This record gives sequence, structure tokens and C-alpha cells, in this order.
Amino acid sequence: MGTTRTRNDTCNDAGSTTNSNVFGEGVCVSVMLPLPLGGAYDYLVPAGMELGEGDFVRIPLGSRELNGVVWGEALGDLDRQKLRTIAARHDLPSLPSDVRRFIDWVAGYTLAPPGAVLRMTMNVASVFKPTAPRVAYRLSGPLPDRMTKARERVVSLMQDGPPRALADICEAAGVGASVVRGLAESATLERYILPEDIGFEIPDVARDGVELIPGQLNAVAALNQQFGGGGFEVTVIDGVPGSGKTEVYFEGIASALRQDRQALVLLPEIALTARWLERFETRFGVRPAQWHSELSQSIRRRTWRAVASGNARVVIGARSALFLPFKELGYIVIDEEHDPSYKQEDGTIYNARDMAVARGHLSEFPVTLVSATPSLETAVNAESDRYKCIHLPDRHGSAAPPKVDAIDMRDIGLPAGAWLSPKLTTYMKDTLASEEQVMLFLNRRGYAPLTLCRNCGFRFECPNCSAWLVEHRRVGRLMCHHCGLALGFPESCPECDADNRFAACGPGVERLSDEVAAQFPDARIEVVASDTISGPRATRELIGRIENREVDIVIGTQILAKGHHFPMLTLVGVVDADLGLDGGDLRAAERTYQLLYQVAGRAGRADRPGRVFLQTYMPDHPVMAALVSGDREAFLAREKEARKSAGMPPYGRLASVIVTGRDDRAVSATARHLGAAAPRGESVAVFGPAPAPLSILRGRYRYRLLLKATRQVSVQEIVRNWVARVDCPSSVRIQIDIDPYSFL
DNA sequence: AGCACGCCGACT
DNA sequence: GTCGGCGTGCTC
Repeated sequence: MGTTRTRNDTCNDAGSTTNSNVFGEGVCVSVMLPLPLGGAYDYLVPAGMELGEGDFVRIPLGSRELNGVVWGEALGDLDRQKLRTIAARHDLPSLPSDVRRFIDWVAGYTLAPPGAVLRMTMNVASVFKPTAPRVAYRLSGPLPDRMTKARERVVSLMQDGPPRALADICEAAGVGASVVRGLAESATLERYILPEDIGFEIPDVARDGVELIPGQLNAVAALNQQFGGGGFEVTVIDGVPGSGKTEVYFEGIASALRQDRQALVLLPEIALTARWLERFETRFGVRPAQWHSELSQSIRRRTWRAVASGNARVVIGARSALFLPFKELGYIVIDEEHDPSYKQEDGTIYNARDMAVARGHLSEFPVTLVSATPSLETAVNAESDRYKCIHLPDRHGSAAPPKVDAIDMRDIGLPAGAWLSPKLTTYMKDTLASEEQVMLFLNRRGYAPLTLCRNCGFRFECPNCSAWLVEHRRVGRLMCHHCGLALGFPESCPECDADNRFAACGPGVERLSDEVAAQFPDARIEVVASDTISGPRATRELIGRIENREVDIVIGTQILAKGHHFPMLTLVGVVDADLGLDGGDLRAAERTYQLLYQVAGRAGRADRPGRVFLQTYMPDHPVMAALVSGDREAFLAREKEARKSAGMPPYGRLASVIVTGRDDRAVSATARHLGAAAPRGESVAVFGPAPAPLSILRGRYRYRLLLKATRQVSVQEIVRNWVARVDCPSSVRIQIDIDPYSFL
């Protein structure tokens, strides 16, 4: 590591002095606090303090003290006597103005309080705590007057070694702390503070990665045109898996780095990015900074500061990385842009893909959206030339697209408790016989989604949510997938007391594995779901076992659909291809297509194309037809037509208003008032209120209203005015979801 | 978001 | 009699 190049830590001098407005003693400044407060609060600048816009400060609020950001000079509409005084200015780079404008913009777009958005930038509490100084000792002065055996050991240890921490010296020399302290007093050892931030490694732009083929080089040239102009533009990279999309946008990152700007790559699922990190390292020689929910406190702190100081040049992260305090962000890539996990559904509701486009627009830099199955919104934007589109041809020698067939389950009379058609099991046998692997996809965790009592018909339902409890047989529990409730499985019916007359209804991956084990007693079977894998290490180990062909049949949920490619996997069976299609969700067909396309892509390799079977009761459904024929364009055209004629996104706009609370009467009354006060007109329609599909969630009653508008009107303004007209008891909460995805 | 203030059940 | 439950409301 000694030769690693790092950026100088500019942490301390990138602060307020770069701002044009300096606020001194006695000035009132407005400070944005990371709380859902509706606006910034005003504070006085104390004597001897100079502040600039974007400075992180510590302020008193009520009986506590917390951190905030100077948003600007106060309007002065508040009585000066009531203002309190800023406690301190943090020694951190100030939050750049483009980040602040972005936060304000997101707040305006999502109708969330700006403080709630700022919270997403500031929720790394340890960033603001003073660092515990790291003390080290090194040999400096003369030997002490009195030498002892213990002192000798320390001196010889420190003779030609690097500086060491106290605990380190004690351990290595086998002495107590007092020996070291004594040597420090006699000035033999010098005590000093290690620099705080080690810094992040700088990606090497000049390094050669893998060799690009002509198709990729053309794509790189098209992509890099944007960096010449230095302005905002959105490019879509559309190419099948294995076409080398990642290497293409790596060159976009290189361009941003050459311009001394930072780059951000968002991925939907950060847990499975080992392979991505390797590819990045091949191209740039180092690992990028990572940002996701599983980081430790200290890594979080270090990364946040490095992003703010500009030390971290490239960040790969989950959607929350979009709100990091980048010093000089100049490029964003949204990989798998169609992925529904970019939509944050709780707290501040936003779509990271759309917000990233806005971020690029505000800061005038390019944004790249990447997918093999672009979302309909993105496809429409590309078609209308709002976005530029780069199609990547298949890479020569990459896996041929798998052959996809539908299995019509209507004419197959499966016995109770069986879910695999004879046709699929026949192919499974053949595949295993040729020493290849099988994946069965079933997007349902647990053993069975519903358990009932055969004696009285009682069904296990969550007491907090309107949802069935899902049996997880391996851990012997009944679980709610919405609130996390877990009960022990009872011996007798809670309703009629009948002894163990329970019947499991429907399959989950656990139950499917029973059937597979019965049919393939010699096969090595592995169930992979979010609740069966315990952490990054266990995940890597499991992936390794599958790659090494120590597993014959993998049974998994959507966690298996993404990313990984197993060379010996040649057969994919989708056990219930219809699963995502019911529920009346606007995007159900699109999402099912994207998910199943991704699952199908797990099958096959260069010299042997994969086979995919879709078990379906709707073999003629457009989704199945598109997957079988491979005609994506026809499917998209059909979806577009349907959305257009219904005035649905992306041709129209939607906003969902969700009313929740513990008191059903108060909640439904508020929902009715909202319905009565709903805006009407030619360009706006409101549906509801109706109980939300999950009408009780975590013990809160939920009603939903849906506003549909044309593209020409400002949905935010309409919704804001509408909600403001209705008074709402404090026990009832009104949540607004602009551009809703899920209708739950 | 927290924290205080405020009004109703089981306990030293 | 009080300790404490968490519903409601405020914080520049």
C-alpha cells in the first residue's frame, strides 16, 4: 500500500471560505435541520464566528443540540429576540450549492419537507462527532537514565519499526502501558497523533482494461461525446447481458475523472457486486468507494468524509448514495435502470433513477441509464429523442440467448402438493444426466403462503397487517412478510382447538425443495432466498459452491435473478410465471417481463445455449408470448399503446395519496374529506378513497386515493393545494407518493 | 425526529 | 397514594 497514490486531504480548507456570502457576528442565518419541519430555522451567528452557505453547524433546538446546514441568510421575518445562537461550526467541507439545490428540488418534487431530504445526506451521525485521536509512539530522544529489561524490549522493538499505537507496543514487547508511558516521560519515545483520514485510492484512468470490440468502441465514442460539451444529457445503454455494457460506461467514468469530477454508479443490489468490483479493478487498478446499508459505522464515516472532501473519486452504491455530499460530482450511471428497487417506498418516497436524472440536470453533467430491458418510461424518452440511445450488439462468443418455451399448465392435472410439470422434470433429469445445473425460480419465500385449519377453515393472518402469515418450516415459524412478525407454529388451531389439522396452501421455495428432493433424491439441492442467506461472506461462499458445481439444483427467489452467471447452469424452470401478473398493478406486465427475462438470462453459456421453461396458465399472455418469441419491441409497443389510451404514465401522471393511522374511523373520515375536496377538471381525475390493497399495515389502517393528470399540469401543485384544503387530525398521517410504482 | 407535557391503569 | 404508559404538540 505504500506506493498507492492518494489525493491530498483537503478536508480542512474546503470549507466556508469558498463561498461568496460570509455571515459574521449578529447576522441571522437560516439553518436546515435534518428533520421533517417544513422549512429552515433561523439562528444568530455568535461573536467570533464566520459562516458561509452550506456550512455544517451545531445548533440548539428545544432541550437538545443537533447538526444542521446553513441554507442562506434568514428572511428576517422572525422576532430577533426569539432567535437562539449557533453553537459551533463543524470542521467539514461545506455542502456544495448544487447538492443543496438538489435537496430543495427533491423536496419540491416529492412534496417532502426539505429537512427530511437533507436527513438522507446527514444520517451518518458519527460524521459529526469529533474523532477520537489515534495516538502513536515513535522513538525520538536519548535512552533513559535507568534502563530495565522491559524498557530494552520496547526500545529494540521501536528501533527500526514504524510508529505504533500503545496497545500494539504492549502486545509486541510484552510490557505494560506504564512502561511505555515512562519512556514517553523521559522523552525516549515521542507521542504524536496519526493523521485521521488515510484517503481513498485514485483510479488510474490511463490503465488498459479489457480490450473493447468495435461495437463497444462505437458506443464509447457516442457516450463520450457528452463529456466534450460538458453539459447535461441522458444516454441509455441498451444491450443484452454479456454485451459489455459495464466496460462501456467505465469509459464514461474515465472521462469524468479526466475532467477532475467525481463519478457515481448506482446498482440495485449491492450485496452481489463482487464481480462488478473485480471488473472495475481490472479497468482502473483500484476499488471504488462503496456505499450501502451494511457498512460499519467507521467505514461510513470515512467514506462520507472522503466523498465530501473529494478524496473518493468513484462511488458505487445503492440508491441512498445519491444523497452523499459530493464535492464535485460530474457523472452518474444507473445500472439496471428498470429495477423496481430504485423506488424508495418508505419515509421520503422517491425514485433514485428519476432523481439522478434531475441531479445531472441541475448540475449540468451527463447521466447514463443502463439496462437489457429498459423501463417503458426510458424507452419512450429514448424514442422521443429526449434521451440518446446506444444499442450494443451481441458480443461475439457470448452466450446465445436461451430458448424459451411456455408450458401450458391448464391441461396438466398435477397431484396436490406438486408444482412441477412432467415436461419440466424430464428436462431436469436430462440436464442433470449431462452433468449440468438446473435453476428453479419461484418468487415466494418460505414454505407456504397460506395455512388454514381443515377442521374449521381458520386462516393464519397477521394481527398487524391484512396479510396471511407465511409458514417458514425450516425455522418452525409463521411470519408476516410485511411487518416482520414471527410466531411459533402452534400445535392446535387457535380457533377450534383441533389438533394439528393444518393444511399448507400453495408453494414457497422451501416446499418446492421438498418436491424436488422427493423426485431427485440424489441431487444436491440449495434453496436461496433473502431469508436463507445470512451475510456477504455466506453469500460469496454459496455462489462459489454453485460455480464449482457442488450444487445440482438451485431453488431461488428473485435474489437469484440478478447478476450472477453460473457457467454450468443450462436449464431454468420458472415454476409460476404468472405470479407477478395479478393484483392490478399498472406495471405488472412490464415488471414480470423484466424479471423473467433476467431469470431466463441465467441459463446458457457460450458453447451450449440454455433452455428456459415458463410454467403458466396464460401461455397466450403478451408477457409469455414476448419471452417465448424474444420480440421485446412488439411487447413494448403493445404496453405503450395500452398506457397511452388509458392516459397512464409515461403519457400521463399519477400521484397516490395514502392516509394512515391507528384509528380506523379517523383515518376513513379524513380519506372521505380528501375525496370530497378532490380537484376535478379536464386534466385531472381522482379515484377513491378505497382501502389500500394492504388495508392494515403494521397496525395502521390505510386508505388510498389516486390522482391521474395529464402531463401538462403540475401534479405537485395540484396535490399540495388539495391536501392543504383538508384538515387532518394529528393522529392521521397523509403520505404522498408522486409517480407511484407499487399500488400497495 | 426527539423530548416534554399531560391524562388514565397496576404497584413499590 | 405514585410510577409510567404513550398520544399530542412544539422546536428558530
